[in-house]
Amino acid sequence: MRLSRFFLPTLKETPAEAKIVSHRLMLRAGMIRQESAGIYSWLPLGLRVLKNIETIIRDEQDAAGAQEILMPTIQSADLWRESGRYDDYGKEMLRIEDRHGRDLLYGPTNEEMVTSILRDCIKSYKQLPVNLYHIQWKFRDEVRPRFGIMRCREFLMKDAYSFDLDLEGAKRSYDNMFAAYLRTFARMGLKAVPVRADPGAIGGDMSHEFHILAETGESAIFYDAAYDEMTLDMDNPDVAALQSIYAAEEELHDPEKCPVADDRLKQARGIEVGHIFFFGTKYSAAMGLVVDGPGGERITPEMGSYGIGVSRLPAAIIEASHDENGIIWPDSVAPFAVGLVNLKVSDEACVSQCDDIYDRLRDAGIEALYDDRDERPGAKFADMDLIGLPWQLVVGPRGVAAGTVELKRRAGGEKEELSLDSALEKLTG
RNA sequence: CGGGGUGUAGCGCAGCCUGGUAGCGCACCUGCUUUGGGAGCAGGGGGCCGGAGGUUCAAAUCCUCUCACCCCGACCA
Repeated sequence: MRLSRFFLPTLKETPAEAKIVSHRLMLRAGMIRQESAGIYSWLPLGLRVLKNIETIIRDEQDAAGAQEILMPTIQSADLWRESGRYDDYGKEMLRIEDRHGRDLLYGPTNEEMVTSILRDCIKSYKQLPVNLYHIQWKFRDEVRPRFGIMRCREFLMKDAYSFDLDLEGAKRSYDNMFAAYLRTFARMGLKAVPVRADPGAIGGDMSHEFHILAETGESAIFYDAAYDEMTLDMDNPDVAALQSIYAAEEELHDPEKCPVADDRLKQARGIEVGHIFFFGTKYSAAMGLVVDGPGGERITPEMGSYGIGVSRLPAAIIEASHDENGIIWPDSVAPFAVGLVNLKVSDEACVSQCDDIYDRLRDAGIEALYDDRDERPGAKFADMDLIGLPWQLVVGPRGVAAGTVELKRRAGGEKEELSLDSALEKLTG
């Protein structure tokens, strides 16, 4: 993509309303625009990141055996009356009335709907277990949206729902998603700490939140230093070992009963990017989802649900990965792999070399953002650092004369003067 | 939902107290000079001052109402 034609409204100054670094950088980098309190448009650069994140999530959900569906954003109130939540949910639910006076709502979550799908479509124990997920926009009318995309009213969420015949099956489904979450966040360059969360009415130990550690995190979490010391095999993470390590959010942390010694107990702030929990037959029973068992008995499936805050992740990643100059994208979610910087567009040699590099990168399957604008070098470097592409390939008259290009790694800032071929080799791996 | 605050050009702000018909920086457009870390000079475009009432010869400025947004707290993924 040529930057001269790419819709990238970067800002030199920080908008006044943005208080935390991810919000500031997302606005300055031209990723998002606020439309209303807690409601945002995603501009091309931001949307690319969001889609890369979605792709990783989708990959790992599919690999874990979950199947993608797509449920609507607008739901019928009748469905929620079946579970009793239409009255319980309160003002966070955005209620809508259609022209016929029927009550609708903008879905804050989808337990009722997915349960009704299963109720209508499966009859036999042979059709279980099943895990269905979708990636869809949700709306929760937060009292006070804040922190940009981190706590907004309209947000993109991946939510999966598992259905099993019994508790053992549900536990397998739960651990399966637990492992998938570890892989998912690891692929985004994030270290996610699974902390025990409030299991709600069901009880037990099957509710975990996944937190990214960051100073601006909204939750205080406490965890055993053993977590930092353990190395995980992502191909086959030891879920049981991980679940046995103490980690709890503030509300569940009782200093009197904490099993971890003081000098081993770590306190940190976390951004909640995932939440998984088991809730038994709460919805299946309320909504009459039953299947016939092998002996003709009626079985009410055990359910769990598994959320990831998709639209929150770009902000969480930025909180965890930035410096004073801007964003530092992990390779796996970067909007472009490489920023190709032509320092002097009035110089024919620079232009032809850049055009050539751009073609060769494209042929090698590498997406580059090619800064072909007639701007001064300083502005180009500043924008590149701001938007945080993992690599910067800089072509200027000096290098062209010497037969070299400069390759800079955004993360560490290391720069190398290389021949074009070795630079390309380094990028194409 | 309680408390506090802010709305003036795309962004950041001044002007308001003390009414006289809108200004600065950045960005944008044109020209010239510049060109390896957000250039210089000159010229130019863009705002019914959040909205509605009111006071006044005259309102960005004073009064009333309203809407939006932000911050702190409580709540929540």
